[in-house]
Amino acid sequence: MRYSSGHKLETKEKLLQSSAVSAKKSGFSTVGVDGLMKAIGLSGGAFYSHFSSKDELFATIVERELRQSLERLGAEQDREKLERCLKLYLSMSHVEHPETGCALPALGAEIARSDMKIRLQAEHWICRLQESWADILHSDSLAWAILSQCIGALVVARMLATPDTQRRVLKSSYDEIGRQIAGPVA
Amino acid sequence: MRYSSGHKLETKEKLLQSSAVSAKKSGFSTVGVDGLMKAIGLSGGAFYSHFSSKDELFATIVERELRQSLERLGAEQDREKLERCLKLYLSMSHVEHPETGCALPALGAEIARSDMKIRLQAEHWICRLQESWADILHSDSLAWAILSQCIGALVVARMLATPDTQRRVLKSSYDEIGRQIAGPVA
DNA sequence: GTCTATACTACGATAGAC
DNA sequence: GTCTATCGTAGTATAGAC
Repeated sequence: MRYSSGHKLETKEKLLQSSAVSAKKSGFSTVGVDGLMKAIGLSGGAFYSHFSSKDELFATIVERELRQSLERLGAEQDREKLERCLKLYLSMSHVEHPETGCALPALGAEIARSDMKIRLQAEHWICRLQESWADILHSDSLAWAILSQCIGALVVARMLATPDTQRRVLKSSYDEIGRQIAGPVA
Repeated sequence: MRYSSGHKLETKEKLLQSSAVSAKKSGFSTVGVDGLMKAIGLSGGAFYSHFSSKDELFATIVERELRQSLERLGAEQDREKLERCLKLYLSMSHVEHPETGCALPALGAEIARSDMKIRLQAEHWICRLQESWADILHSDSLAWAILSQCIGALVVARMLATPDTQRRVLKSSYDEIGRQIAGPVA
Protein backbone atom coordinates (compact mmCIF):
# COMPACT_ATOMS: atom_id res chain seq x y z
CA MET A 1 0.00 0.00 0.00
CA ARG A 2 1.12 3.51 -0.77
CA TYR A 3 0.34 4.83 2.70
CA SER A 4 1.87 3.70 5.99
CA SER A 5 -0.25 1.42 8.14
CA GLY A 6 -0.65 4.10 10.81
CA HIS A 7 -1.73 6.72 8.34
CA LYS A 8 -5.34 5.60 8.10
CA LEU A 9 -5.71 5.62 11.86
CA GLU A 10 -4.18 9.07 12.10
CA THR A 11 -6.45 10.42 9.40
CA LYS A 12 -9.52 8.89 10.97
CA GLU A 13 -8.52 10.35 14.32
CA LYS A 14 -8.09 13.82 12.80
CA LEU A 15 -11.43 13.49 11.03
CA LEU A 16 -13.22 12.47 14.20
CA GLN A 17 -11.69 15.28 16.23
CA SER A 18 -12.38 17.91 13.59
CA SER A 19 -15.90 16.66 12.89
CA ALA A 20 -16.82 16.72 16.56
CA VAL A 21 -15.72 20.36 16.72
CA SER A 22 -17.75 21.27 13.62
CA ALA A 23 -20.82 19.36 14.82
CA LYS A 24 -20.82 20.97 18.25
CA LYS A 25 -20.29 24.40 16.73
CA SER A 26 -22.77 24.32 13.84
CA GLY A 27 -24.91 21.24 14.38
CA PHE A 28 -24.19 17.88 12.80
CA SER A 29 -26.99 17.95 10.25
CA THR A 30 -25.92 21.36 8.94
CA VAL A 31 -22.31 20.44 8.19
CA GLY A 32 -21.60 18.57 4.97
CA VAL A 33 -19.24 15.68 4.32
CA ASP A 34 -17.32 17.85 1.88
CA GLY A 35 -16.78 20.58 4.47
CA LEU A 36 -15.73 18.09 7.12
CA MET A 37 -13.06 16.65 4.82
CA LYS A 38 -11.87 20.05 3.60
CA ALA A 39 -11.40 21.03 7.26
CA ILE A 40 -8.65 18.40 7.54
CA GLY A 41 -7.25 19.13 4.10
CA LEU A 42 -8.79 16.23 2.21
CA SER A 43 -11.38 15.94 -0.54
CA GLY A 44 -14.95 14.82 0.05
CA GLY A 45 -14.56 11.53 -1.79
CA ALA A 46 -11.94 10.28 0.67
CA PHE A 47 -14.53 10.28 3.46
CA TYR A 48 -15.93 6.89 2.48
CA SER A 49 -12.61 5.16 3.03
CA HIS A 50 -13.22 5.80 6.74
CA PHE A 51 -16.98 5.66 7.23
CA SER A 52 -19.68 3.96 5.20
CA SER A 53 -22.08 6.87 5.74
CA LYS A 54 -22.48 10.20 7.45
CA ASP A 55 -24.74 8.56 10.01
CA GLU A 56 -21.99 6.14 10.97
CA LEU A 57 -19.73 9.14 11.59
CA PHE A 58 -22.34 10.65 13.89
CA ALA A 59 -22.63 7.45 15.90
CA THR A 60 -18.86 7.36 16.32
CA ILE A 61 -18.68 11.04 17.29
CA VAL A 62 -21.39 10.63 19.91
CA GLU A 63 -19.74 7.55 21.40
CA ARG A 64 -16.32 9.23 21.58
CA GLU A 65 -17.56 12.55 22.87
CA LEU A 66 -19.67 11.05 25.61
CA ARG A 67 -16.94 8.67 26.73
CA GLN A 68 -14.42 11.51 26.89
CA SER A 69 -16.61 14.17 28.51
CA LEU A 70 -18.41 11.95 30.93
CA GLU A 71 -15.40 9.97 32.05
CA ARG A 72 -13.67 13.22 32.86
CA LEU A 73 -16.71 14.60 34.67
CA GLY A 74 -17.23 11.33 36.48
CA ALA A 75 -13.64 11.06 37.69
CA GLU A 76 -14.15 13.40 40.65
CA GLN A 77 -14.04 11.68 43.99
CA ASP A 78 -15.48 14.05 46.55
CA ARG A 79 -17.85 16.99 46.82
CA GLU A 80 -15.12 19.58 46.76
CA LYS A 81 -13.65 18.30 43.51
CA LEU A 82 -17.12 17.92 42.04
CA GLU A 83 -17.92 21.53 42.85
CA ARG A 84 -14.71 22.73 41.18
CA CYS A 85 -15.66 20.66 38.18
CA LEU A 86 -19.15 22.17 38.04
CA LYS A 87 -17.68 25.67 38.26
CA LEU A 88 -15.82 25.00 35.02
CA TYR A 89 -18.86 23.41 33.41
CA LEU A 90 -21.01 26.40 34.36
CA SER A 91 -18.55 29.00 33.07
CA MET A 92 -18.81 31.69 30.41
CA SER A 93 -15.93 30.05 28.62
CA HIS A 94 -17.99 26.90 28.23
CA VAL A 95 -21.00 28.90 27.03
CA GLU A 96 -18.93 30.74 24.46
CA HIS A 97 -17.07 27.72 23.14
CA PRO A 98 -19.46 24.87 22.41
CA GLU A 99 -16.96 23.44 19.93
CA THR A 100 -14.56 22.41 22.70
CA GLY A 101 -17.21 21.74 25.33
CA CYS A 102 -19.58 19.00 26.38
CA ALA A 103 -21.52 17.36 23.57
CA LEU A 104 -24.77 17.01 25.51
CA PRO A 105 -25.98 20.62 25.43
CA ALA A 106 -24.75 21.09 21.87
CA LEU A 107 -25.98 17.85 20.31
CA GLY A 108 -28.71 16.80 22.74
CA ALA A 109 -31.61 17.49 20.41
CA GLU A 110 -29.92 15.73 17.50
CA ILE A 111 -29.09 12.71 19.66
CA ALA A 112 -32.71 12.64 20.78
CA ARG A 113 -33.78 12.33 17.13
CA SER A 114 -31.29 9.55 16.37
CA ASP A 115 -31.93 5.85 16.22
CA MET A 116 -31.97 3.48 19.16
CA LYS A 117 -28.33 2.41 18.78
CA ILE A 118 -27.06 5.94 19.36
CA ARG A 119 -29.50 6.62 22.20
CA LEU A 120 -28.39 3.44 23.95
CA GLN A 121 -24.80 4.69 23.78
CA ALA A 122 -25.92 8.01 25.22
CA GLU A 123 -27.85 6.31 27.99
CA HIS A 124 -24.88 4.13 28.86
CA TRP A 125 -22.48 7.01 29.44
CA ILE A 126 -24.99 9.35 31.03
CA CYS A 127 -25.95 6.65 33.52
CA ARG A 128 -22.29 6.04 34.37
CA LEU A 129 -21.86 9.72 35.15
CA GLN A 130 -25.02 9.75 37.22
CA GLU A 131 -23.83 6.73 39.20
CA SER A 132 -20.51 8.39 39.88
CA TRP A 133 -22.16 11.55 41.16
CA ALA A 134 -24.72 9.58 43.14
CA ASP A 135 -21.84 7.88 44.98
CA ILE A 136 -20.38 11.22 45.97
CA LEU A 137 -23.68 12.83 46.90
CA HIS A 138 -25.29 9.73 48.42
CA SER A 139 -28.43 10.49 46.44
CA ASP A 140 -29.58 9.07 43.14
CA SER A 141 -32.20 11.73 42.77
CA LEU A 142 -29.87 14.65 43.45
CA ALA A 143 -27.34 13.30 40.97
CA TRP A 144 -29.93 13.19 38.19
CA ALA A 145 -31.25 16.63 39.10
CA ILE A 146 -27.82 18.25 39.06
CA LEU A 147 -26.92 16.57 35.80
CA SER A 148 -30.08 17.90 34.16
CA GLN A 149 -29.56 21.32 35.64
CA CYS A 150 -26.02 21.67 34.31
CA ILE A 151 -27.02 20.73 30.79
CA GLY A 152 -30.10 22.93 30.94
CA ALA A 153 -28.12 25.91 32.17
CA LEU A 154 -25.77 25.63 29.20
CA VAL A 155 -28.65 25.31 26.73
CA VAL A 156 -30.45 28.30 28.23
CA ALA A 157 -27.36 30.50 28.52
CA ARG A 158 -26.38 29.83 24.91
CA MET A 159 -29.81 30.90 23.68
CA LEU A 160 -29.55 34.29 25.35
CA ALA A 161 -28.25 37.45 23.73
CA THR A 162 -26.52 39.35 26.52
CA PRO A 163 -23.51 38.10 28.49
CA ASP A 164 -24.93 39.67 31.62
CA THR A 165 -28.00 37.45 31.60
CA GLN A 166 -25.92 34.45 30.61
CA ARG A 167 -23.72 35.00 33.66
CA ARG A 168 -26.82 35.26 35.86
CA VAL A 169 -28.10 31.90 34.59
CA LEU A 170 -24.78 30.19 35.22
CA LYS A 171 -24.27 31.68 38.66
CA SER A 172 -27.82 30.86 39.73
CA SER A 173 -27.45 27.21 38.85
CA TYR A 174 -24.06 27.05 40.47
CA ASP A 175 -25.32 28.67 43.67
CA GLU A 176 -28.46 26.59 43.92
CA ILE A 177 -26.54 23.38 43.28
CA GLY A 178 -24.19 24.43 46.05
CA ARG A 179 -27.15 24.74 48.42
CA GLN A 180 -28.52 21.36 47.35
CA ILE A 181 -25.19 19.66 47.84
CA ALA A 182 -24.55 21.30 51.19
CA GLY A 183 -28.04 20.39 52.39
CA PRO A 184 -28.57 16.67 52.80
CA VAL A 185 -25.27 15.51 54.29
CA ALA A 186 -25.21 11.74 54.48
CA MET B 1 -57.97 39.58 -5.70
CA ARG B 2 -59.04 35.98 -6.27
CA TYR B 3 -58.75 35.00 -2.62
CA SER B 4 -60.71 36.45 0.31
CA SER B 5 -58.86 38.94 2.49
CA GLY B 6 -58.84 36.57 5.43
CA HIS B 7 -57.45 33.70 3.41
CA LYS B 8 -53.83 34.82 3.51
CA LEU B 9 -53.95 35.21 7.28
CA GLU B 10 -55.51 31.80 7.67
CA THR B 11 -52.93 30.19 5.42
CA LYS B 12 -50.07 31.89 7.22
CA GLU B 13 -51.50 30.79 10.54
CA LYS B 14 -51.76 27.19 9.35
CA LEU B 15 -48.22 27.37 7.99
CA LEU B 16 -46.83 28.71 11.25
CA GLN B 17 -48.62 26.13 13.33
CA SER B 18 -47.63 23.24 11.09
CA SER B 19 -44.03 24.44 10.71
CA ALA B 20 -43.58 24.77 14.46
CA VAL B 21 -44.71 21.17 14.86
CA SER B 22 -42.32 19.96 12.16
CA ALA B 23 -39.41 21.99 13.52
CA LYS B 24 -39.84 20.76 17.08
CA LYS B 25 -40.21 17.20 15.88
CA SER B 26 -37.38 17.00 13.33
CA GLY B 27 -35.29 20.14 13.78
CA PHE B 28 -35.81 23.32 11.81
CA SER B 29 -32.71 22.99 9.64
CA THR B 30 -33.68 19.44 8.69
CA VAL B 31 -37.10 20.27 7.30
CA GLY B 32 -37.33 21.82 3.84
CA VAL B 33 -39.59 24.59 2.58
CA ASP B 34 -41.20 22.16 0.18
CA GLY B 35 -42.07 19.72 2.92
CA LEU B 36 -43.46 22.45 5.16
CA MET B 37 -45.80 23.61 2.40
CA LYS B 38 -46.84 20.10 1.39
CA ALA B 39 -47.78 19.49 5.04
CA ILE B 40 -50.52 22.09 4.70
CA GLY B 41 -51.48 21.00 1.20
CA LEU B 42 -49.69 23.72 -0.78
CA SER B 43 -46.78 23.75 -3.19
CA GLY B 44 -43.30 24.96 -2.27
CA GLY B 45 -43.45 28.03 -4.45
CA ALA B 46 -46.35 29.50 -2.49
CA PHE B 47 -44.16 29.81 0.58
CA TYR B 48 -42.66 33.11 -0.54
CA SER B 49 -46.02 34.84 -0.61
CA HIS B 50 -45.87 34.59 3.20
CA PHE B 51 -42.22 34.83 4.14
CA SER B 52 -39.27 36.35 2.33
CA SER B 53 -36.96 33.55 3.44
CA LYS B 54 -36.78 30.40 5.51
CA ASP B 55 -34.86 32.33 8.16
CA GLU B 56 -37.72 34.78 8.53
CA LEU B 57 -40.04 31.85 9.16
CA PHE B 58 -37.76 30.60 11.89
CA ALA B 59 -37.71 33.99 13.58
CA THR B 60 -41.51 34.08 13.53
CA ILE B 61 -41.81 30.52 14.83
CA VAL B 62 -39.46 31.23 17.71
CA GLU B 63 -41.27 34.42 18.66
CA ARG B 64 -44.69 32.76 18.58
CA GLU B 65 -43.63 29.59 20.36
CA LEU B 66 -41.87 31.38 23.17
CA ARG B 67 -44.70 33.84 23.69
CA GLN B 68 -47.24 31.03 23.83
CA SER B 69 -45.27 28.56 25.97
CA LEU B 70 -43.77 31.04 28.35
CA GLU B 71 -46.87 33.11 28.87
CA ARG B 72 -48.73 29.96 29.79
CA LEU B 73 -45.95 28.79 32.10
CA GLY B 74 -45.62 32.26 33.61
CA ALA B 75 -49.34 32.61 34.33
CA GLU B 76 -49.18 30.59 37.55
CA GLN B 77 -49.70 32.65 40.66
CA ASP B 78 -48.60 30.60 43.61
CA ARG B 79 -46.31 27.70 44.50
CA GLU B 80 -49.04 25.11 44.38
CA LYS B 81 -50.08 26.03 40.86
CA LEU B 82 -46.46 26.27 39.79
CA GLU B 83 -45.79 22.79 41.06
CA ARG B 84 -48.78 21.38 39.15
CA CYS B 85 -47.45 23.12 36.07
CA LEU B 86 -43.98 21.63 36.53
CA LYS B 87 -45.50 18.16 36.93
CA LEU B 88 -46.94 18.48 33.43
CA TYR B 89 -43.72 19.91 32.05
CA LEU B 90 -41.71 17.05 33.58
CA SER B 91 -44.03 14.31 32.27
CA MET B 92 -43.45 11.36 29.96
CA SER B 93 -46.07 12.78 27.65
CA HIS B 94 -43.95 15.91 27.19
CA VAL B 95 -40.83 13.81 26.60
CA GLU B 96 -42.58 11.69 24.00
CA HIS B 97 -44.24 14.54 22.14
CA PRO B 98 -41.76 17.31 21.42
CA GLU B 99 -43.90 18.45 18.50
CA THR B 100 -46.62 19.75 20.82
CA GLY B 101 -44.34 20.71 23.69
CA CYS B 102 -42.09 23.56 24.75
CA ALA B 103 -39.81 24.92 22.04
CA LEU B 104 -36.83 25.49 24.32
CA PRO B 105 -35.65 21.89 24.77
CA ALA B 106 -36.41 21.03 21.14
CA LEU B 107 -34.98 24.11 19.42
CA GLY B 108 -32.57 25.44 22.05
CA ALA B 109 -29.40 24.53 20.19
CA GLU B 110 -30.69 25.97 16.92
CA ILE B 111 -31.80 29.18 18.62
CA ALA B 112 -28.32 29.40 20.16
CA ARG B 113 -26.81 29.32 16.67
CA SER B 114 -29.17 32.00 15.32
CA ASP B 115 -28.49 35.67 14.86
CA MET B 116 -28.81 38.34 17.52
CA LYS B 117 -32.36 39.33 16.60
CA ILE B 118 -33.72 35.88 17.38
CA ARG B 119 -31.67 35.50 20.56
CA LEU B 120 -32.97 38.85 21.81
CA GLN B 121 -36.51 37.55 21.32
CA ALA B 122 -35.60 34.41 23.23
CA GLU B 123 -34.02 36.41 26.03
CA HIS B 124 -37.07 38.65 26.29
CA TRP B 125 -39.53 35.83 26.87
CA ILE B 126 -37.25 33.69 28.99
CA CYS B 127 -36.58 36.65 31.28
CA ARG B 128 -40.30 37.31 31.62
CA LEU B 129 -40.85 33.73 32.70
CA GLN B 130 -37.98 33.94 35.14
CA GLU B 131 -39.39 37.15 36.63
CA SER B 132 -42.77 35.55 37.06
CA TRP B 133 -41.31 32.55 38.86
CA ALA B 134 -39.00 34.76 40.91
CA ASP B 135 -42.06 36.62 42.20
CA ILE B 136 -43.66 33.39 43.34
CA LEU B 137 -40.51 31.91 44.84
CA HIS B 138 -39.07 35.15 46.21
CA SER B 139 -35.73 34.22 44.73
CA ASP B 140 -34.17 35.27 41.45
CA SER B 141 -31.53 32.61 41.69
CA LEU B 142 -33.95 29.76 42.40
CA ALA B 143 -36.16 30.82 39.49
CA TRP B 144 -33.24 30.65 37.05
CA ALA B 145 -32.07 27.34 38.47
CA ILE B 146 -35.48 25.69 38.19
CA LEU B 147 -35.96 27.01 34.68
CA SER B 148 -32.63 25.55 33.59
CA GLN B 149 -33.34 22.29 35.34
CA CYS B 150 -36.71 21.78 33.64
CA ILE B 151 -35.27 22.35 30.18
CA GLY B 152 -32.24 20.20 30.96
CA ALA B 153 -34.38 17.35 32.24
CA LEU B 154 -36.35 17.30 28.98
CA VAL B 155 -33.18 17.38 26.87
CA VAL B 156 -31.60 14.58 28.89
CA ALA B 157 -34.72 12.41 29.03
CA ARG B 158 -35.24 12.67 25.28
CA MET B 159 -31.68 11.51 24.59
CA LEU B 160 -32.19 8.31 26.55
CA ALA B 161 -33.30 4.99 25.13
CA THR B 162 -35.35 3.40 27.87
CA PRO B 163 -38.59 4.82 29.31
CA ASP B 164 -37.57 3.61 32.74
CA THR B 165 -34.51 5.81 32.87
CA GLN B 166 -36.44 8.68 31.32
CA ARG B 167 -38.99 8.45 34.12
CA ARG B 168 -36.20 8.45 36.69
CA VAL B 169 -34.75 11.65 35.25
CA LEU B 170 -38.10 13.41 35.28
CA LYS B 171 -39.04 12.27 38.76
CA SER B 172 -35.65 13.23 40.17
CA SER B 173 -35.89 16.76 38.87
CA TYR B 174 -39.46 17.08 40.05
CA ASP B 175 -38.61 15.81 43.53
CA GLU B 176 -35.50 17.94 43.93
CA ILE B 177 -37.30 21.05 42.72
CA GLY B 178 -39.98 20.29 45.29
CA ARG B 179 -37.34 20.25 48.02
CA GLN B 180 -35.81 23.49 46.78
CA ILE B 181 -39.16 25.23 46.68
CA ALA B 182 -40.21 23.95 50.09
CA GLY B 183 -36.90 24.96 51.61
CA PRO B 184 -36.31 28.72 51.67
CA VAL B 185 -39.73 30.07 52.59
CA ALA B 186 -39.75 33.83 52.38
C1' DG C 1 -5.89 6.21 0.74
C1' DT C 2 -6.88 10.02 -1.85
C1' DC C 3 -8.01 12.31 -5.95
C1' DT C 4 -11.28 14.01 -9.70
C1' DA C 5 -15.45 13.40 -11.91
C1' DT C 6 -19.99 12.38 -11.67
C1' DA C 7 -24.75 10.57 -10.64
C1' DC C 8 -28.60 11.70 -8.17
C1' DT C 9 -31.29 14.01 -5.04
C1' DA C 10 -32.60 17.87 -2.38
C1' DC C 11 -32.36 22.53 -1.10
C1' DG C 12 -33.70 27.76 -1.12
C1' DA C 13 -35.40 30.94 -4.06
C1' DT C 14 -37.38 33.21 -8.43
C1' DA C 15 -40.37 33.84 -12.82
C1' DG C 16 -44.45 33.73 -15.17
C1' DA C 17 -49.13 31.70 -16.00
C1' DC C 18 -53.65 31.66 -13.96
C1' DG D 1 -52.33 33.51 -3.61
C1' DT D 2 -51.01 29.43 -5.64
C1' DC D 3 -49.34 26.75 -9.32
C1' DT D 4 -45.63 24.71 -12.39
C1' DA D 5 -41.21 25.17 -14.14
C1' DT D 6 -36.68 26.38 -13.46
C1' DC D 7 -32.15 28.25 -11.94
C1' DG D 8 -28.19 27.61 -9.14
C1' DT D 9 -26.21 25.50 -5.48
C1' DA D 10 -25.10 21.96 -2.24
C1' DG D 11 -26.08 17.57 -0.32
C1' DT D 12 -24.75 12.17 0.03
C1' DA D 13 -22.67 8.71 -2.20
C1' DT D 14 -20.15 6.05 -5.97
C1' DA D 15 -16.64 4.95 -9.88
C1' DG D 16 -12.30 4.82 -11.66
C1' DA D 17 -7.51 6.80 -12.10
C1' DC D 18 -3.25 7.11 -9.47
